[in-house]
Amino acid sequence: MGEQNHHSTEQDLIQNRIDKMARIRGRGDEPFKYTFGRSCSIDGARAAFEQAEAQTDDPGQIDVRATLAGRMIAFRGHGKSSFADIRDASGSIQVYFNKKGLGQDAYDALHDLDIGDFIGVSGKIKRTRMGEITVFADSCTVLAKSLRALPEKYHGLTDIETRYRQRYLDLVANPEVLDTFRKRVAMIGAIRGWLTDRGFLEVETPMLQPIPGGAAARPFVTHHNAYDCSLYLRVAPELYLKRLIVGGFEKVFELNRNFRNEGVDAKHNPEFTMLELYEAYQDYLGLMDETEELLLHVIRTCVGGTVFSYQGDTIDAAPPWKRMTLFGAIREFAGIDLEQINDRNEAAKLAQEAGVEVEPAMGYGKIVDEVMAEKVQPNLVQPTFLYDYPVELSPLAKQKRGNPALTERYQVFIGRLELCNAFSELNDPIDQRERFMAQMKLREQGDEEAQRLDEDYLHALEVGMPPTAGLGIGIDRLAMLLTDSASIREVVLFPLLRTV
RNA sequence: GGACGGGUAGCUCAGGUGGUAGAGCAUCGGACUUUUAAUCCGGUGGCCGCGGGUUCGAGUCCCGCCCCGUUCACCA
Repeated sequence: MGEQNHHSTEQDLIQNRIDKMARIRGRGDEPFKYTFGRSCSIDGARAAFEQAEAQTDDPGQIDVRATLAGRMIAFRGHGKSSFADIRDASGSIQVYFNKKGLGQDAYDALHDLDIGDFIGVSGKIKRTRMGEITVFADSCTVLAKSLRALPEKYHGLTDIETRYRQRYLDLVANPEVLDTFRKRVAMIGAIRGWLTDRGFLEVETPMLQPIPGGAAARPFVTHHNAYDCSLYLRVAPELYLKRLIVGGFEKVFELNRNFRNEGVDAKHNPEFTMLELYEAYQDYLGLMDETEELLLHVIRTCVGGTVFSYQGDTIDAAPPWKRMTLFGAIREFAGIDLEQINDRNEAAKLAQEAGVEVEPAMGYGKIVDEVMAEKVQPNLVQPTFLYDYPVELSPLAKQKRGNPALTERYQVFIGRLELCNAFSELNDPIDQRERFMAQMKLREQGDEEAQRLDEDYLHALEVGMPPTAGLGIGIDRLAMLLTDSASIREVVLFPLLRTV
């Protein structure tokens, strides 16, 4: 009730709600309660009512009461009676208020509620004439006042920038966003469960590293004051995890954040989540089987089967998945054979004939990689393993048995997304030192992403690492795939945006 | 970094050729005891992304800048 307020700028909308808070306090009530005893969740109440309904033919006999809490997301006033919808994490339910149930004073106090407020209600659950399961409230209390208007009920919040910058609004206004992130949580849980069941131990290795290694990427640099030294945010945990294999761990994994100081687009966020696992006495062929098993387990858990759609494509992940050599795939999709070519210029010529642009700075390995990305990857909708990559592209992978130009490495693609990278780990310290030297040379030639020589890592290999296979899975991309999201920003709660 | 698209009320969006900024929802007041995008009547609400310029007059035209998106470049 109270004074007239004819304004409605944003500040006025807020002031209006502050005034309502004051009126609530004026009645001796507290607009920000400390606790509230719910009898159950909203979905729980709904289920209890439906169960009671199923056990009787006479609706009048049903006597289910509930005390529920949630955010009021809609309010429809009708004078002497009113309807509200409240929502908690489990779901939403309609609440009916009238003077008879609440009493005059409590009914009048509804005027000081706003959409967005958290409220607690209790009452008997019944169906309305329209069949809607409804709490007929005999009490209602404000639990936390909301001072700002929620986005519009019908269109929701669609402005992408606001959705990412103020994710809390996105989550409130767009329930399907909450679902997406719940799926991500379930996916990660499925991965951890599968690995733990098979004896993999989850470990944590440094995020702050003196030498950023394990991937070809530019790092973020920071400074440690007490030691007065530069440190880098890790681009990968790989070299530390393999040190653990040297030390005697046989099955380890780490599922955590990596940081790469690179551009942002629909498939890249500067911080992203990666699973890396290492298994001693295993090679890439055995790990391929395990990768398929793990991903199948995750897909079945998250989509309830093997068939799902991604960005308009129907994907059937029923095993066995297609396996092609990288060069075989290039033959099939680009129509050129780069396998027997070891001359950089000849490879460049063939690539250009296939319609792939080649820069003068690109070496043989880079050309192969480019042909793969341009001509092969766009065809890899169904789950596909590509294996046996050129040694130039894979400085941490073991040479292929019988062909030193290749490494025992594979990648997994689904829905045109590159999801996994794995190989038989290079454990020959002499070979590894030569690979590092080749990388150093690239670095001197201006390749900022070439890997750096890590003397302690070589020392570890010299101590001796058992035969080992390692796998990396891009968790964000897997989440994109399983939630049918076109952009990585849809599966990262707070994606990086420019600070304004 | 380049190209293209976008930025107008709290939210969702309209605003030919330059001429007093609009709608729906939300909000405020009124009516209404079974609505569910409730309905009906009446009202409030604007740095039109920011800064220059052209013009009698700019949301609209020109220049610069900021932010977002798509794409290319770059990139596991």
